Amino acid sequence: MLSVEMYPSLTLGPQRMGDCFYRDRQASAHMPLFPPACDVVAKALPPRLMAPPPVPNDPTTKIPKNDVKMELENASLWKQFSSVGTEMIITKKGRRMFPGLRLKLSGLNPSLRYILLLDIIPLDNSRYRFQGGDWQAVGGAEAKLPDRVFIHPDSPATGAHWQSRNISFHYAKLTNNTLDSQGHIILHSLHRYQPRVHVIEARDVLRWGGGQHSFVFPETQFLTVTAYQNNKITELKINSNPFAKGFRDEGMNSKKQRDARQKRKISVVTDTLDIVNCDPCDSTELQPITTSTDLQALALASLPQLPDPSCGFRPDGASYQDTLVPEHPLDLGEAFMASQISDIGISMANGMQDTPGREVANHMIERSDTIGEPAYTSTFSATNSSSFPLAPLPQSSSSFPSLPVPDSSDASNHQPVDYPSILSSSPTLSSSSTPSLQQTSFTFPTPPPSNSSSPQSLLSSSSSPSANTYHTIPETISPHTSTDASFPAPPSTCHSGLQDQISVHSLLTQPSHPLQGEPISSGNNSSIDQSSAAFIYPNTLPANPDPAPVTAQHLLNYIHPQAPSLACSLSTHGAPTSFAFPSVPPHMQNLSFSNVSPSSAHHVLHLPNLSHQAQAASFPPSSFTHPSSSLPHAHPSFQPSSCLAVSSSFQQSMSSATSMPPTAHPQNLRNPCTSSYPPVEMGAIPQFNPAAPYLPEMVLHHPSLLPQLDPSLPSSLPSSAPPSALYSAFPSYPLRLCQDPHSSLSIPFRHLYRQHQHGHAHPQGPYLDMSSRAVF
DNA sequence: TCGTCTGGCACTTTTGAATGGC
DNA sequence: AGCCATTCAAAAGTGCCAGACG
Repeated sequence: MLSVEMYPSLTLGPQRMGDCFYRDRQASAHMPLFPPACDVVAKALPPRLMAPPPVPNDPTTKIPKNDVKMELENASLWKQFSSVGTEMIITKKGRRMFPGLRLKLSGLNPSLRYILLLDIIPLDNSRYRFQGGDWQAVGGAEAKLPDRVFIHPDSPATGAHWQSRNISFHYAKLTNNTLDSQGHIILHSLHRYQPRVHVIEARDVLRWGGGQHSFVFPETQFLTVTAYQNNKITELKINSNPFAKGFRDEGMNSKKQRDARQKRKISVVTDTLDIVNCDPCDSTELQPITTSTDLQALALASLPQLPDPSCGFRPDGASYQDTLVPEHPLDLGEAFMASQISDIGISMANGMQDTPGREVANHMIERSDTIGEPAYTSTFSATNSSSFPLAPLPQSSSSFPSLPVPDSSDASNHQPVDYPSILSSSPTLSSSSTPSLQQTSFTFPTPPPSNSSSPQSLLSSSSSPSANTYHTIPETISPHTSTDASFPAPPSTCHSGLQDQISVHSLLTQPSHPLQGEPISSGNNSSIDQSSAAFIYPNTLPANPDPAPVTAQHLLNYIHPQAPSLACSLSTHGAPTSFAFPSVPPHMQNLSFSNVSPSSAHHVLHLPNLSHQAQAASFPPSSFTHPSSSLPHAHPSFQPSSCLAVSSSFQQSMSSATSMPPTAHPQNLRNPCTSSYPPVEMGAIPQFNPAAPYLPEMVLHHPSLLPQLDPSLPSSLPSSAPPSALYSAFPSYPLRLCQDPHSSLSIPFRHLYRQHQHGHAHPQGPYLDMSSRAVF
C-alpha cells in the first residue's frame, strides 16, 4: 500500500495543477533506509492524525485499479537505445529527453481526473565512466540532489482525456545545474537513472482521489552525460531525433560536411595567410563557388577570398577539391525535396531505414548556393538496432547491462507490473507537526493559452476548513496485471524494522535529533544487490516523514536566495503559512497559508493583493506530512517486464464538500502531447462546473513519489532537524514556480496564468508580466 | 595528463505572428 | 469581418567541437 501525503497548503482548484511538481529530496534524504513498503510514520502516528478523509460513497470513486495499464508507445525506440546503453544529455539550461516518454494509458475511470507525474530516480550509487566502449562504475554516486517531479501539463485531466491520446513527457527537461530555477529535473552526470510515471487519481485537484499507480519501464533507464560517449548512441540519436536531422549523413551538418567545413576553414585561414604573404595569388581569380556565399567565408569576410585553386599555395588543395567540389550543381529545391522525401519514411521508432527520397539525395553531391557549403547527401546508413551490440554495463551494482528488453515488436508486451502492495495510509500530521512542504517544489508553468477568463475567484468557494475531516481507509492492493505475482507483498517485517529504527517520538517531538539507525552505510549497494539482477526497481525508497515541526524561518532558510523560486514558508499549526513568489511581481509574491483554525489546521492560501484569492481553499491538516516511503524496498523477485507498476489506492475525502468554481479545464489548454484542444468554456466542462460532483480535494504530494534514496549514501541527516541544515549543498526550493506554457496551474497560482503575454509566447519563455491582464 | 564540462556554432524543427485571398 | 492558407521570423532543440576546468 502506498502511503499518502497531502499538502493542504496548496490550494488547487479544479483546473490543472502546475506542470512541474518539485520535491526537494531533503525530505527523503533524511529518511532512513527502511523497507520501502513500510510507512512507519503512518503507522506510528496516532490514528486521528493520519486518518485520511473518508471516501464518499460515490460509485465513481471506485476505479478499477487493476485495470489501469500504461504502455510505452515508443518502446521499440527505447529498446534500441537501451540495447546500446541509453545516454541522456544533460545541460545547464536543461535538455529534453530523447527518446521521450510516450505513453498510453488505459483502464482509467473516464470520469475521474488524474494527475500524471514523472520523476527520475537513481538506479544505484555508482558513478560511471565510459571506458573501452563500456560503461563501468568508477565510484560512488554524488550527493543527492533536490528531487523534482514533472507534472504532466495536462494534469489533472479526466481519465477519458488521458486515454484518448498519447501521453508525452517530452517537455520535461534534464539538467545538471543543481541550482536550477527553471524547474528542470536535476540529475548528476554519469549516473544511471530510471524514469517513473505516476498516475494519481484526483477526484478533484484538491485531494487525492483514492489511488496511485506507478509505472516503470526498464528500457527507459539511461545514463546521464554531458556529451555522448558512445558513438552508437550518437548515431541513434541523430537518426532518430528530428532536431538532429542536420547531423545526418545527408544533412548540412553531417560528418562529411563538418569535416569539409573544417578543412575549408583551415584552408581559408591558411590561404589567407598565404595570400597575405603572396601577392601572386590574386583574389580576383577566385572561384565563386568556393567562397562567394559560404557562411564561413562570410564570417571571414574581412579576409581575402580564396585564391585561385591553381595557386600552389593551397596546402591541401587537391584533396580539398576532391571532397568539396560537387559533381553536379546543387539545386536547392531538389535537394530540399529530396531531403524532405527522405524524411517522410523515417520513423522515429523504427526508422533509420533508407527511404526513396534518399536515393535521390544520395546522388546529389550538392553545393549550397546560398551558403556556399558543399552539401552532401551521402548514403544514409540504415540503422538497425540489432546492429548495435549491447553496451556492456556494470554488472556489479546495476541491472542496466542485463536489463531485460522485452520484445519490442509488440507494444502489448508492455504490461504494467504491479509492485507489491505498499502500506498505504494518508497520514495526517497533527497540528503540532509541520508539514514538510519544503521538500516540494512546484514548477510554475507559463500561462497556457486559455480561453477561460472567468473573473470570479476560483478559491472563493472553499468550505470551512473545520468542516473537512479525514479518515484513513486502508489502502488496497491493486495489482494491475497478471505479473503481480512477481511482486509479492513486502515482508511484514518492514514495519518492525522501521519501528526499530525510528520512533515516532523522535520524528514528531525531536526535530533536531539526528536520525538514528541508518540501516545502510555509504557505498553500500546492498539494497540493489538484493534486488533482481535484471531489474532493481524499486530501489529502496526511504521516505521522509519529516514530521518535525518546521517553522517559517526554517523553510525560509531553505529558499535559495538566488533562485527565482516560489518561496514557501510554512508555519506550524495555527500560524499562517506564506509562500513567496520571487519570480512574480511583488504584489504576487506572497502566498499565505493560514491555518484557519487550530483544530482543523486548515491551511488557507492567500494571494495578497489579489481579490480573487481573498477566499482561498482550505486544507486538511495533514497535507504537509511526509510519510515514509511507500515503495517497496526490494521486491523479492522481478519478472522482466517493460513496465512495472505500483498500484495503490487510498481513499480520503473531506467531510464537507466545497463547490468548485468554474475554472479552466485541462482540455482548454494546449495539449503539448497531442493536438491542441479546442477552446472550451469552463462552465461547459463538468469537472469544473460548480455543480460538478467533485469535492474540493487537493493533494500535491504523495509519499510514494518520494525518490528512492541512495542506500549507500550516508544518511547523517537528522530525522527531524530543520530542513535548512540538511541540504546546504543543494538549496531547496520549497515551492518553485516554473514556466511551462502547456501546463495549468493550481487555483492559487492560476492567476499567474491569466496575464497578458508580452512578446513572443514560448514554452520556455520567461515569466509574464501579470500587470496588464485581468485575473479571473 | 586526462576526464569532464561548458559555451558557441551550424543546423534543424517548431511555433506564432503577419499577410493575403476568399 | 471572419476564416483559411501561406509566408516569414524568432525561438528552441540538436550534436559537434574547441577550450576550460579540476
